[in-house]
Amino acid sequence: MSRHSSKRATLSEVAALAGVSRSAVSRAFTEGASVSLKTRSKVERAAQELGYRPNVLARSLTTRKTGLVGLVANNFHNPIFLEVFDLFTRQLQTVGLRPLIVNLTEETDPQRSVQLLLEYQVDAVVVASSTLPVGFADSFSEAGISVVHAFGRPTNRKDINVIGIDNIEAGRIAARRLLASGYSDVGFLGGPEKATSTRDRLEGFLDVLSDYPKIKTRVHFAGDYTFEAGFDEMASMILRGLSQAYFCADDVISIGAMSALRRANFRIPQQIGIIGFNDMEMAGWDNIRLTTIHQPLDQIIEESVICLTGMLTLNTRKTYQKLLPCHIVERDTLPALS
Amino acid sequence: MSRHSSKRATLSEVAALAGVSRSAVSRAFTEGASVSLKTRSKVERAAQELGYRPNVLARSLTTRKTGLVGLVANNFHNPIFLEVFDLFTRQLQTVGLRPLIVNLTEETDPQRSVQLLLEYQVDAVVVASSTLPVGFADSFSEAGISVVHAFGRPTNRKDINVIGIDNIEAGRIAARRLLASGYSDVGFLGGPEKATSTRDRLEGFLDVLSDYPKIKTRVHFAGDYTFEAGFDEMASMILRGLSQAYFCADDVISIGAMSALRRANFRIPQQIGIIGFNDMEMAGWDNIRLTTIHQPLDQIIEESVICLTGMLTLNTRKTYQKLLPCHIVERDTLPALS
DNA sequence: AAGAGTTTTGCAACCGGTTGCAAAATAAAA
DNA sequence: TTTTATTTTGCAACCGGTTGCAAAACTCTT
Repeated sequence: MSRHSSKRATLSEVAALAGVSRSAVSRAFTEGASVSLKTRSKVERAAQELGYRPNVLARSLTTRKTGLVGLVANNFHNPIFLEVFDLFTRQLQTVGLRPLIVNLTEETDPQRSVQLLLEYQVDAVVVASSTLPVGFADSFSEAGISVVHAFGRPTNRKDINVIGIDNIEAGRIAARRLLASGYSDVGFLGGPEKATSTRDRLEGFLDVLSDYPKIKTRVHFAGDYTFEAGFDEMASMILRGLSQAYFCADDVISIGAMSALRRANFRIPQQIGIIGFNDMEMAGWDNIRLTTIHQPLDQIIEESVICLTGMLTLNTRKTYQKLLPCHIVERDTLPALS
Repeated sequence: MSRHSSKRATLSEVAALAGVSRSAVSRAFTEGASVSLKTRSKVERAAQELGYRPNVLARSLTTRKTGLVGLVANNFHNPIFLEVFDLFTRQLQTVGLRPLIVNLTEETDPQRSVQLLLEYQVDAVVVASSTLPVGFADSFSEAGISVVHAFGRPTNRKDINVIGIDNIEAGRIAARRLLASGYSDVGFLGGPEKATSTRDRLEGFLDVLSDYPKIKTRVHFAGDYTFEAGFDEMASMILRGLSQAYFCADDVISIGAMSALRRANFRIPQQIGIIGFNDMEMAGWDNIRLTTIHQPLDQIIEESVICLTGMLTLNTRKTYQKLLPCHIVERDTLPALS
């Protein structure tokens, strides 16, 4: 029952009220410290009385652990990221870490964000984005801060952790699936041409197709991972002639593309087949039912947080790279396999 | 050009290198403090050399400003919230505040979250949710921390700020719009029956309709603000008999409901009209084109942040309530007005 | 009851900054 | 040049905690 309203109680006040030293109070609030039952209860009573809560930031000064983790993201428009945030914030909460969100937009200078996170003494940084902003890894590893690159791609660097999927393999999976449906003319519709995720998915896609020279293959890029970009690009593709089926490197792009197709009176999957990527929640909605490649979000994030806590508790420099498997979830935008 | 790698430089080290006192360094990094050009540049050179960045948390100890703002939300499934996060994080960034996200799920104890935010000495709290968790307002105002309730409803309390919309008026707007289309049998499809947002929208809706006793009115509630809930509820409504048009108290619910209708071969808007609420990005997608009530997200959030900074700089206790106007955006799920 | 071993306690220094105040340095006025 | 007003500087105390260390208070033996 706290009584003192406007000002928060401090360690010293509790110590005074409890009639013990400041160290005693500190110890009473520290897991596994040496305190007798008697003093502990005296302290607890006093703390209760004053509504005392230790100041984590002051504590961090000596312990050098803030419990803050930078969570850097640059895509606040793809619905998949809401799921990502949900999972990350929850997972972090359960292990006692607090996310400090950084929204990397075009305007914000990545280096400025780095400074910011350093100023706040984050214990670690997780970057949730397929591409790592330039200089991030260097700045953080120079400062001795672990970075986990969720949704990243493997790298030679020994100073960052990567937890993601094998986008190249995902491209192969998509290609094989289209082959299985017997298409002889297939297309790839990526996101921005320079995005590594798009590039990798394309690479795998073409890798498989290159073994089938008779199959015609077209490659297109939407300017962005958005509905409009998918819609627009497909609209212009319609005018220039279509393949029989497309692998769209993102669900939102898929939906945009399908929308353009339906508007031009193409039937899916009877006339044009579509396979997407991500398996965001919406892909399963009854009015969409997109056949797509499932990216194991929850596993990626769970592993990321495990990796993070590992780094922090073991305080090791040894990093970790892990790619998790993807799989197709069959719905209604490709013909069913026999 | 920082050189010392693993350990971060401190104020004292900079002072030593620059050959000045620690206070001088501190002042050099404090806006508007009294430092001569000469020392300032000496300090800057040294800081540069060591890659020094002040420790914001240590600073907060004396300044009593952490620059941290609790951002509490409980809805990580409605796509509208991705927009909310995007806007909030950006707006806060521009005024130099950092959001500390709290994901309030069913499992998490609200009081625990409060403690957490207090321990981190947040300067203020913004709750982005239509309903304020019980005890929040009390706990924070007791601790002397401003809370801004974005998307909240007006209240008599004098200790919290509310920036939102008038949900009752929004309900009226929806009702009037349906009347304007000449329907004689209309329905309301809300979210959870106990959600104040749903309740208020319903109240306004019925308020208008009560003046038209000849118009049949039905009221239904989806269990949740989700696609499935909307779909399921509409599916069961289809079996029990339909009105001519519905006001769905959320876009996602609308989309679920429309999906159920289309699946049962109803044509929208020819046979059944739908008006939604929120005007989330997706509502404008070509394959949806939902007529809906626009909630001015960006204004709400902008105002919230302004309110916040006001509270912090003026350090006033005077709170503020503001309701912003909504308007209909006409698309394709209601017949066009002449 | 004294001695040895163990646990608990408080002191004091420290974490990385800020700030009131008086002294030192500089600029302006006489 | 001296006097006075103004700016800049460093000292030392403080913000709210933690922690190594030695002394104090307990146990347990013998």
